[in-house]
Amino acid sequence: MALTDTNSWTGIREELLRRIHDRVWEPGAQIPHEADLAEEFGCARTTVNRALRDLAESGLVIRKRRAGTRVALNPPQRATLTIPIIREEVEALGKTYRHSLLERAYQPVPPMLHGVFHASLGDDVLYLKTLHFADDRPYAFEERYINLDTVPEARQRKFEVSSANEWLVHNAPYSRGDLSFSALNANEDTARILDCTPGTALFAMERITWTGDAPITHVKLIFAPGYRMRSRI
Amino acid sequence: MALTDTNSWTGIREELLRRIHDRVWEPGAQIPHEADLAEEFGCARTTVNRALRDLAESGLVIRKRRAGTRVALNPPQRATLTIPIIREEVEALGKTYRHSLLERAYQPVPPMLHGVFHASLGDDVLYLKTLHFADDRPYAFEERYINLDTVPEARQRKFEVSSANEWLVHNAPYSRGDLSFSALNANEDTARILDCTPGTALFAMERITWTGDAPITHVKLIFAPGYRMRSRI
DNA sequence: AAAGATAATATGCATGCACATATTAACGTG
DNA sequence: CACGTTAATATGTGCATGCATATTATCTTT
Repeated sequence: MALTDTNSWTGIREELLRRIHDRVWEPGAQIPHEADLAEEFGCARTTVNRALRDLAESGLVIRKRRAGTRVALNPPQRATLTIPIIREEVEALGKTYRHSLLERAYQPVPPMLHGVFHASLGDDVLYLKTLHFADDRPYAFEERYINLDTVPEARQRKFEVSSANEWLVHNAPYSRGDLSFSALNANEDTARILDCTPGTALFAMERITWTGDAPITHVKLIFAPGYRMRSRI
Repeated sequence: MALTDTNSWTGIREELLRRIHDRVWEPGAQIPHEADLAEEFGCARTTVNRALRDLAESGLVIRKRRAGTRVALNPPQRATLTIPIIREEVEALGKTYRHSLLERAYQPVPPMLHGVFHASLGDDVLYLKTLHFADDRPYAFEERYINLDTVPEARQRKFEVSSANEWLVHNAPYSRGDLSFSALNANEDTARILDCTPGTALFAMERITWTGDAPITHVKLIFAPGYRMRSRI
């Protein structure tokens, strides 16, 4: 009883979704195999495959060769969040962006990053402290370590006009990254920098990116009070 | 000079990625169209299409009919984060999970949610306050509103044995949701509940889910101090 | 009966082809 | 010359088919 009259792959996806939502196929249950579904919908197996692949990507069904396709028992709730370049994020709010470089230094790899920047223990890394503004009010405070082994060109850059954030995105694309989000209390320093009272709860994001096996950079972003990170599912 | 000898769609994707990373095709530049690439790689256009579609999905290239495919100017940084069921998250840490229902009441729609639960203004919603534990230590504090118009079966559930979190995932799958993350200072109440000192920075997640146009539930989760949400890119 | 080889099967992927659709460029007409 | 119409084009999608590959079931062999 497919109400979705189309036999487009999206149409078939909708119908499959409906059957999962309406528990025609219970969680954990095996669903008919591609060939059968193709026959039922009167379409090619390729088309059913496309629909099923899409559902598998979103985690709603689990597919294994030979074993078949089954409805996921605990549909993992996946959300894709887009982490914009800070300038764009600020400008999207209709505010004017600027940033100021608070510090730029060459340092030995800090202990915290020994595990990550393992290869270059003796060498220096570039350390940057940047403050991002929205309409002249502090928006986010950035602390960054750049691996000069991987991105030697960074040595030549001052990062005063275009931020490291932006420059790296355009010049050192990464293939892999770890992200983490947390909440922390503002200490004296960050409170002063972000213009808030010490102790205020702040939203923080940490990110390490690699290209292949070579670490590129470690960033810690601490946002001004009231920051919300949004996403759709 | 395709080093990737395979002509699988993943192989082609790798080669295209390489060209983008190595700036053979600069950001914003148009790349050859599918037919040409297919000829170059000696494969079917469909295969190139698959590779390009994948790159477009991750936001690295922008595709438009007739206009062609071009390298994204500002490759948006997308991260997919999986939001697990709290019980599973706790058990994955090797700790024992339990939860306790602190409050269960029928309430009129709170003003905060008027915009969301618009249809059911006069009606009541189910309000739940739950505390999640990991090894008998508070892990997260949950405040939830359930729309009884959408999920009337929730009226019969006590949510003492299985949490609302879990029950809803299995019984009211959603099609759409809004997520937001923020940091907040513990007030007297949450400090007492989560066993920390008032003022501590806490990580909070808010989520509203819909099935079609009907709102299902609104949840606010406040995690115990030290919580980190992790993700890979 | 346990262990290893082998066959069966469901999904994964590649191909060649045809047509749909969105978008841009070219054209023609008032 | 402005503006609407038409044609050209690149991507999007569907189909039929064949082979690849992972995994399970079955059948040997010791």
